[in-house]
Amino acid sequence: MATRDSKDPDLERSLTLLWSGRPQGRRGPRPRLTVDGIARAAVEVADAEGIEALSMQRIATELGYSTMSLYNHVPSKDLLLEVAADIGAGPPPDIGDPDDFRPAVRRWVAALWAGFRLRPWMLRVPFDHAPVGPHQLAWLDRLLRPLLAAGLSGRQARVAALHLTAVVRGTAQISLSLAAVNRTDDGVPRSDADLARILTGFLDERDYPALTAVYTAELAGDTAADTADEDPLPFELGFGVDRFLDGVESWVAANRPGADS
Amino acid sequence: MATRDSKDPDLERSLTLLWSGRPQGRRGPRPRLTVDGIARAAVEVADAEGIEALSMQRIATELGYSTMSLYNHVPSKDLLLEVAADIGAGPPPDIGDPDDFRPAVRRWVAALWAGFRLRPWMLRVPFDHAPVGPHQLAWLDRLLRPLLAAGLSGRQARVAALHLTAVVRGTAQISLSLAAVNRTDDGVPRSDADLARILTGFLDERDYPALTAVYTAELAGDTAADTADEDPLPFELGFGVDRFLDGVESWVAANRPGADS
DNA sequence: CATTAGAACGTATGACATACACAGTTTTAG
DNA sequence: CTAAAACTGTGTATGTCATACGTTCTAATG
Repeated sequence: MATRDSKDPDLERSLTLLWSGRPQGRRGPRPRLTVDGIARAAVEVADAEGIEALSMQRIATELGYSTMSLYNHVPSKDLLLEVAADIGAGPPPDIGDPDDFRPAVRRWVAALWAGFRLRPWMLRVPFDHAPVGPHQLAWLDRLLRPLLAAGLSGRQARVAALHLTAVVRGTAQISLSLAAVNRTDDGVPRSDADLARILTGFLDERDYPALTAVYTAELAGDTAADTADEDPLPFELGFGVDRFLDGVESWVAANRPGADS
Repeated sequence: MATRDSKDPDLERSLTLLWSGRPQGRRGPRPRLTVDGIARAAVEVADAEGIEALSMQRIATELGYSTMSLYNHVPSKDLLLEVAADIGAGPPPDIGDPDDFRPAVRRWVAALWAGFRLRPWMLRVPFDHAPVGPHQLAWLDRLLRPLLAAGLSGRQARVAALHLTAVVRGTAQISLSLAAVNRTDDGVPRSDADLARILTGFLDERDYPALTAVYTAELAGDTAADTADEDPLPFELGFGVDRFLDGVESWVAANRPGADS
């Protein structure tokens, strides 16, 4: 049951690694390193210097051990990243009464968004299967509660949760990377409007009619007050989420007695 | 104007690379390699052997040139990947009459889904800013047309498009990676149900009530006939998209005269 | 006590991206 | 018409990285 073997497919390994309640009474010297400690160090490094700086060597020196000792506890960097991502996710947010469907889901979305804003490196962790870590599943569980409470079936709730997760991730990937470019850029702080301005220079209106229409409108200062400051969802994310919730709401209202699809 | 210089931030470079209409009348020997040819070779390699096999050396030998010659045309692997991703996207699909809002959007979504199914490696190309390549923008343009036709404002259409793109990407990332695990796995072909079965072994019902409820229901064969075969959207993707479209529809109906947010 | 699983370590290997200097080739300036 | 300039393709070199392997030491078990 060492960590230094078995390169079988994947899922089982992730699971045992992520959920390992240390089996008692092993031989050998007492381990001074732990999976958890290693992953926690990885999170610290990623928080401080981004995911590019995250090498096995970096983690090891951070902990004061040799690079290879990590491999006694973790079978590969990929798996380690998976554990780090689960730890990085942290415990799920409190979203209030799940029966209060809409605000509960909105709070969940806002929390995930805030999480990605806090740890942008989590957007870079490649994503190899459905979430299986304890924290990730706890997040999922919290989201499923209001969705089920709203009247969705199990299957529907599951895909709705997937939908929402994907939306937050995708939106964050685009919006937050823009912010990252801002940091490295010395001159102009780039923004949506800047992008629009640059692009319109390249676009031929005949090839991209809708796009040029949208961007020129955007440049004409359609930018509208960024709604309420207390709303933690930016328009970019909130509009889509709200439309989706509208749709879910009316759908459950219409299909109250009906079965699945 | 060589490619062998200027490491300034990012966006401008991507743009000039992606849109470069070869400026005529340069000195030096006629280039035998082109950005396009290189990127096309990259696509071939990725198609055949996945993105892990995609190294600069691999591309170069594929083309019969030395590794370093690539750098005369492409400033870095990251930028090259961006170009390859744009080429891999290909021209946007024909989605029919944009005024026929719903089916048009659905066709677009189905096409993108099919694209990711065909080239799963595109899901692994890191995603550093809003799309700027000619093909990517053409896809975006095609999606914006029905959204605008449906009555959304420019800004709303833009975020709706972002929303839909994110959903397809995210859903594909999870569902298609499952399929990939299937391929490497020798014994059981894993599926949603398998995942459910495995997970329920780990989960404590008290910590994950909603999740266990969903999964046990799923195991009880809630799996329902996979709807129509002619519907190119799997339930996983279609349900969310349809709810979103419902929401958009009712929203534009309600806010016909109103301005933005 | 003797055995043995397992921990930490060092060294080694093989990819890989990319910097740099060189040699050959066209185009343009004088 | 010639010479410099700009550029292409190549070879070699460097530094980083994940990870395989063998060794040594430690502590729990028979």
